[in-house]
Amino acid sequence: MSTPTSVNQQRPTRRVRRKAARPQEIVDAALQVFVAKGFAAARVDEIAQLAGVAKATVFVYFESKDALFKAVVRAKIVDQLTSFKAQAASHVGSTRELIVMALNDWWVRIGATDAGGISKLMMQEAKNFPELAAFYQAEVMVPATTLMSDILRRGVQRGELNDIDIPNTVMSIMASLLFLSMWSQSYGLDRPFCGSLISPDVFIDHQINLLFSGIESKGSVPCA
Amino acid sequence: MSTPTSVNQQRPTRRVRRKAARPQEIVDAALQVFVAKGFAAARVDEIAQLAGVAKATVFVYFESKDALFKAVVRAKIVDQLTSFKAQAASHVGSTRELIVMALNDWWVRIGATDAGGISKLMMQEAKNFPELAAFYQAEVMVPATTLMSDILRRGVQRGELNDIDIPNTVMSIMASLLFLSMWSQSYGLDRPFCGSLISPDVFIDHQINLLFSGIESKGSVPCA
Amino acid sequence: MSTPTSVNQQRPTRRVRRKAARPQEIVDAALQVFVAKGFAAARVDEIAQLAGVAKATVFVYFESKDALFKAVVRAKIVDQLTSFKAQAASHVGSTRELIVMALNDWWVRIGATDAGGISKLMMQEAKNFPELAAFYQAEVMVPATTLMSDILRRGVQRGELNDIDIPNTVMSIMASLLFLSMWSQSYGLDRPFCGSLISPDVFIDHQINLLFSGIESKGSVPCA
Amino acid sequence: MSTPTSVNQQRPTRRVRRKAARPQEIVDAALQVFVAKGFAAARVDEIAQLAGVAKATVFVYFESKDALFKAVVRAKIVDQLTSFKAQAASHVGSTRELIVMALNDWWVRIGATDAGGISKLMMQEAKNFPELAAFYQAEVMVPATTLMSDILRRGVQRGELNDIDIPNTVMSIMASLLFLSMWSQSYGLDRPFCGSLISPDVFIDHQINLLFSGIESKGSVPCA
DNA sequence: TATGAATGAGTCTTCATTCAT
DNA sequence: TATGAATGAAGACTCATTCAT
Repeated sequence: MSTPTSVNQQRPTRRVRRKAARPQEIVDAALQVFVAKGFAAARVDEIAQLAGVAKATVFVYFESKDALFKAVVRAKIVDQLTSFKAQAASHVGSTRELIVMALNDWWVRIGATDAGGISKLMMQEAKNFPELAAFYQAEVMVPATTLMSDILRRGVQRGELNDIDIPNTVMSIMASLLFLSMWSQSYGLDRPFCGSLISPDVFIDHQINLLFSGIESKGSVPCA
Repeated sequence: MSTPTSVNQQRPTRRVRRKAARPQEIVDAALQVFVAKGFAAARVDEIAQLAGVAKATVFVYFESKDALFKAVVRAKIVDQLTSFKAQAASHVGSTRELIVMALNDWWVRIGATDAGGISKLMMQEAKNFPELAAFYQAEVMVPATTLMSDILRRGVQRGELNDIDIPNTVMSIMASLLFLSMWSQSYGLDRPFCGSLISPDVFIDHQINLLFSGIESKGSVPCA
Repeated sequence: MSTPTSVNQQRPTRRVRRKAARPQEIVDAALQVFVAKGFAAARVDEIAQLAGVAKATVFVYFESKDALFKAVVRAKIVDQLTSFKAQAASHVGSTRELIVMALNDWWVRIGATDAGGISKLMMQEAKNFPELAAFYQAEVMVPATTLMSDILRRGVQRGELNDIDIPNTVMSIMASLLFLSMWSQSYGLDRPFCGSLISPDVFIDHQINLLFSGIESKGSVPCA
Repeated sequence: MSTPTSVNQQRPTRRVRRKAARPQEIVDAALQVFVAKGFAAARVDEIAQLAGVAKATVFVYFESKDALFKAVVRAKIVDQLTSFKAQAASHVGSTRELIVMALNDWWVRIGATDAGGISKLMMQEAKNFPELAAFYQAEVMVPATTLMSDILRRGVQRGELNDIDIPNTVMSIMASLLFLSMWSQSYGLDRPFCGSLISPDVFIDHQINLLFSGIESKGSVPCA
């Protein structure tokens, strides 16, 4: 509780209060603008404004627009990897449960957020930033696909899954999730698709069912 | 000195002969550059060079870079529609055969070509060209999804497929194909994925199998 | 004589009329501004204005401010070399007459003009443009000093001059002339020096007298 | 916990001890950077680093970069004046001996040091800092030329020298020395000139010989 | 006093677009 | 129609200078 006499104990000014947070704020703002506009069309001015700093301040923390872009990718990638690792660490229960959890987690933590825009960003700019694309492949795609293929392999070993083509199955899973994320970033999910609205939860659920069961009628099998 | 009457007798020069083809050539060049660099980073100069004309000539045919972009998308969408129609025309045989044919056709005619870059372009620029995005949705996505859902619906009616959630299944199919196309446009297919190379044909085949069969072991497990 | 009806035979517009002259005009303007302000403080905008073009036009002809600077030095150097060569070609008469002529010529054609500013420019920027400084040394200073030492050597061989230390004598001559040029560019010659005004002609004359009282062979020649 | 009374007992920290020297250190650093880069291209940051302080600290002592430049010139001019006075103080012996001593002294104390860069700096920036140029003329050039013309005049009065044109002779002497200093600052003296290396000592010696062969009274020689 | 942080005012440079032929 | 030339408008980046501590 502040006493009336503590007036001189004034709050640090805005400038100083946020000093330590600046780079993070700029990266956050940059992510938004890059995702919305693409790298080339994004203006540093807009990023700065969104971050609440002057344009020149951006260059205090990042050597160039390129460097800022790389920093955005790297920063958001680290978050992603952390999430992934946390998921991988504590998996109990059936492979299906694990996959259900992983995909939904991914969607909530990444796919549905600005961080999901990174995939789109990287695809857009892969050719303009080949070195960064390599970095992204090495640091994100390889760990992510490895994690997923480990999960599948374990499922096969446990007899929970057929002896499947793991790389293509991983590609399948990645494709549906990343596409969902990119689609929602670009077109939004409030647009009818095939006459109805796409719900991410339902789509992911459906995708998992498809994965696990197939859609083909199994005539002789009395199960259905 | 050439006589006044002889002028029109001469064969049209190469330039004149090609005159009618110019806009098309420019659009083709533009597609390549837009796909490679993205809209904002693409330079009209580069497009002109690729089309073999002067930069100013581009503006003879297209009012602005924006207009050129729209023309490219519209022109290439027409190409896509043409392809679609060819595919949709006469489908006989089982639903599975039909889908196999449709997806492989799509890959060969669109996904593997620059035209496939349109999807990527549209995703990139959807927010910057909303009216174009709407046009793309109406002219490409709606017909395509309708076609696919019709095929699926017919399969259900014929008893070839379970009573599935059609929109989400269509989304699934689209996702895998479009993602494959975008991935190959961005990163190429000569990069290992999960330790092996992705082959479009194999992936599509696998995707169809997945769709039709599922991966879950059905052997010993008592159905439920 | 233009007929009253020739109105449509309008003069080409300013833009077109001067097209071919543009690079030269820009180089001339740049020389003035560079000499007046130094390289770093010179603004491209000012150069453009002085040349009567838009700032962007400068970059049509020169890749960068650096390149423009180099072009200025090179262009003006060519002029200098041409002058030098013309002088060297046709020398008749005594060595003293030759030197009198050469120095006065140099002053009139170069030292007193903007081109004389090149020496100052190069000295200023030698460390910032080492490659250009090397070029300047090789293309200007070496030919110039070689020419002067050849003249002196010939004088020695002919018995007109004592057996002098040629390099230091050349340095002496260069120093006085270049310094005169730089001094007049920087401070002007309308400022009293030692209580009187420096007149270039008188100074050069004085310098030559000094030189020849010192180096002229006094052997057989009867004093006067 | 330090006792209140002990605080002032401690030896001043390094920072405090050097506090009084700061402005001087900054001026020294600034001289180097200004000489090396020119005024406009010199960055305050670099000066600060060289002086071992933060950039902002420079502005604690000098209102602006302009002010710093003026301070540098003024401070170094004082140094120059001090040197001049030391030289001028007690001259005995022949005029020639006096001049030999003066020129060599000037070279060692000024011409060969950073202080010699002041001349170059002033020539560069004379037009941008006219009031400073006037100050320089008044405080350095006038005393220096006066000193030299006094020496020469005394020599004439004593019959050691002919009745020469003093201002032009002074200009001659100044030109060769200042040029030598500027040349060495810009291009260095390790570069061949006319096929051999310039040695300042030899050049100055040569210059003096030249001067005296020309101006020295030749009493016994019947020629004059 | 000394400084890390921040920024306003530029400067070079790019590029879509216009213009005159 | 086609284009070489020119440019206005903008954007990335720099840097002297200020500010709060």
